[in-house]
Amino acid sequence: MQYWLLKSEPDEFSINDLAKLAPKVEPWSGIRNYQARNFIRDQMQIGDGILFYHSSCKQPGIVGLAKVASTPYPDPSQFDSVSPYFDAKSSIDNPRWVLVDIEFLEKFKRVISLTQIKAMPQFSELALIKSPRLSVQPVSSSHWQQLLALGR
DNA sequence: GCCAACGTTGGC
DNA sequence: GCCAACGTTGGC
Repeated sequence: MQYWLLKSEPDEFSINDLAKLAPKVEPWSGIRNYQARNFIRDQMQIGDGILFYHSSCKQPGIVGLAKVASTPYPDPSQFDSVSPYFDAKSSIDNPRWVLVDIEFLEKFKRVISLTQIKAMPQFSELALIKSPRLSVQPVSSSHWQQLLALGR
């Protein structure tokens, strides 16, 4: 069991969109970064915890929880020539990009803002701070527990 | 395999 | 909308 942080732009897909779907799952489509892809492909397992992060918005921060709801499988959008996520160099036989389904768990009572996280020295090693552009990040169980306590 | 050019992310 | 950081591409 591992923990992750996934970023989403709320204008595109927010925690409320995920909540509305529940108990249906959302295929986490569109990851086009190798480091992020490798985490999904090599390490994600059903039941893993996910911190849901809102980026590129008024109040960037962690807004709730989800969980990994499938094993990794090829992202269909890479084969769709009209999709913005189309990848001509990928093929059905040798797909380049994978995704997992994610399932809503809860919305935090309060948003854990990026400002707040940055102000707390215990989070200086969090990938969100150290690798701010990575859209799929591992989170240690210690950080996970601390962040849960802050959000609930 | 280096590295310049280019594209993208995302906070501010 | 700006721009810093950084990932990717492609020529050599």
